[in-house]
Amino acid sequence: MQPLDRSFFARPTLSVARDTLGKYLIFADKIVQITEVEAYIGTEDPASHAFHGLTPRTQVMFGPPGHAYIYLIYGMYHCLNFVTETKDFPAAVLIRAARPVSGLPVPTDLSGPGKLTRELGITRTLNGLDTCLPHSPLFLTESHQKPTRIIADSRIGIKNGREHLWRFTAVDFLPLT
DNA sequence: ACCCCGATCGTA
DNA sequence: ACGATCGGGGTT
Repeated sequence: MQPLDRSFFARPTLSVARDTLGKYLIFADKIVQITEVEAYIGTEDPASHAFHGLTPRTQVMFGPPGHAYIYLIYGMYHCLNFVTETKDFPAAVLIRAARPVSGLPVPTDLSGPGKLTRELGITRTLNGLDTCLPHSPLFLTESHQKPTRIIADSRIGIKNGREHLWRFTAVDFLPLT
């Protein structure tokens, strides 16, 4: 199992977001399959952390694609993103939900970005990690399974930018193995 | 230095 | 509907 190539992330963020559905997310000995994501695109997106330009917190979003952007939210949860597009263009895909594949109890609830990182043990010590490197502890990999249908909807928990249907959820998901 | 509030979640 | 909990970013 090897990480997705950087070229996967170096594309328009909406394409990356859709194509991320069904992929495996691997951390330590845990594997989950991604079922819901959101896109945050550029400095014109009022819901993005990059809306007010480059700051210490958002510098990873302005960096090269394929790196992990991980931040603390509400003082107690972490959110995991994968940086997309090109260096100096801030964009990322937020991983919002997944389902357990291995290394976790089958009934583990991974529906929500905070739950997902908590159950996997992902924290901001991994912020900025290049997930495309061969031995990255955290990475995406192929699953050869695609959702039969994708729903596009408004993003969760934001005030501005709700007109963009940049949340993508896999439905009619193919059964595993 | 201060203040506000958030890409959330669990409980009421 | 609301509290927990704290760092970032804007303002003073």
